[in-house]
Amino acid sequence: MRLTRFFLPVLKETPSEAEIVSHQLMLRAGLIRQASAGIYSWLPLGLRVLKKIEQIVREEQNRAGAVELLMPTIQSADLWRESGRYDDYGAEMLRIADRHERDMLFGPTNEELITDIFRKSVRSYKDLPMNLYHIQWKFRDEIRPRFGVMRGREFLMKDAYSFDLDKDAARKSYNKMFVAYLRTFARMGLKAIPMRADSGPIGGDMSHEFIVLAETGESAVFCHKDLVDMAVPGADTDFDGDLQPIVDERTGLYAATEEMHQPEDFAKIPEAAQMSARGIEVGHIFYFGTKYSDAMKAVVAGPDGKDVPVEMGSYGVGVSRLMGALIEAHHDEAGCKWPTPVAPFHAGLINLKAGDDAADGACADMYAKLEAAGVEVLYDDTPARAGEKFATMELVGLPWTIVAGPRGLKNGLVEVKRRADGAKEELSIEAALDKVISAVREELKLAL
RNA sequence: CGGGGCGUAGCGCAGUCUGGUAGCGCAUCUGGUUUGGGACCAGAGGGUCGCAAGUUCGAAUCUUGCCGCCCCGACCA
Repeated sequence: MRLTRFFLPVLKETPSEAEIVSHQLMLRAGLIRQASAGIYSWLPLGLRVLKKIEQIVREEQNRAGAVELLMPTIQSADLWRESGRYDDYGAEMLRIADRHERDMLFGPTNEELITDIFRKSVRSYKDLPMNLYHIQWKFRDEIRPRFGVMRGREFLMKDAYSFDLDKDAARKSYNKMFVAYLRTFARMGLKAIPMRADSGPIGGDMSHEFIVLAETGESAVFCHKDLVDMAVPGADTDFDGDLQPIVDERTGLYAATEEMHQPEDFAKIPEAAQMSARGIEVGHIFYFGTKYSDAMKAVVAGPDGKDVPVEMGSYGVGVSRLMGALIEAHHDEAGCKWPTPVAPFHAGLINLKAGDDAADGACADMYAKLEAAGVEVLYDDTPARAGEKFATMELVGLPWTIVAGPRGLKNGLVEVKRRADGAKEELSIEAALDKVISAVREELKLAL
């Protein structure tokens, strides 16, 4: 993408409404603009990141055997009356009426709708297990939206719903999502730790929040140090096999958010392994049994021919929130530092002297070669001054940048910079292209 | 909803206490000089001072009401 043909409104100064760094940078780097409290427009650069996050989530859901569909944002109140939640949900649910005065609502979640779809079409235990998901905008009229997209009212969420015949099978479905989440967050360059969460009236140990450690996190968390750098299950993981050992390895170590924290238990682990930090909740998985299948009569015929209500679980990932979490985890004073798999572009190309024939020619050539090699490039072909270009590129935070100007090109040299650590080196054009192309490929491969 | 703060040019702010018809920096536009880490000179455009009502000869400034936004708390992907 040529910058002269793109829409990238960056801000030199920090907008006063933004308190935390991810919110500030998202506004400054031209990723989002606020529409009203807790509601944001996604600018071209932000949308690119959002789509990449979404795609990684999608790939890992598919890998784990979940099947994608898409449910609407607007739902009828009737289903919610059936489950009893129309009255229970409270002011957080945005209620609207259509022209016929029918009660509608902007979906804050989709248990009712998915249960309705399921019960209308599935009759036999032979169709189980089943896990259906979608990635759709939600609206929750939060008491207090804040921190930009970290707690928006409108947000993009992946929510999956599993259906099983009995609790053992439900646990297997739960484990699949558990492992899928480990991979999902790791692929984005995030260290997310599963922590025991309140499992509500069902009880048991089948509810976990996935927490990204960050100083600005909303909740205090306590865990065993070993959880932080535990190896991530590989792409060759057999999701139809026994995943219990992978789950046990993690749930066996202490990890809890403030609400679930048991100081006595925490004190039992070696002091050197005790870790207390702050974290951002980016995912939540939940087994809730027959809460909705009972209320909405979602039953299947078991092997004995008798109808039984299905065992259900739901599994959420905050897709838009993840963008905030990613910036919280990867930034410096100058701007964002995107991990390659979620970077809006893989590389930047700075033409230090747009209008100079040699610089224009060399840059156009490099741009074409990078794009042909599958590297997404943001080519700064504007006539701006060098300092401004560098500052913009650092703010945007692409993993690699090639800097080309007449002075270096006279000797056939360009500069290659890595955003992660600021490392830079002078290379020939060919070597620079090789370096960036192979590095980007390597970084993307790690993400699979 | 309770507590606090803010609303003046695209962004960041001053001016409000003490009423006199709106200003600074950055950004934008024009011309020129520059050009390898956020340039310089000259000029220009851009505001119903959040909205409404009131007080007053006169309101960004005082009064009342409303709206919006941010921060702390309860809630959550």
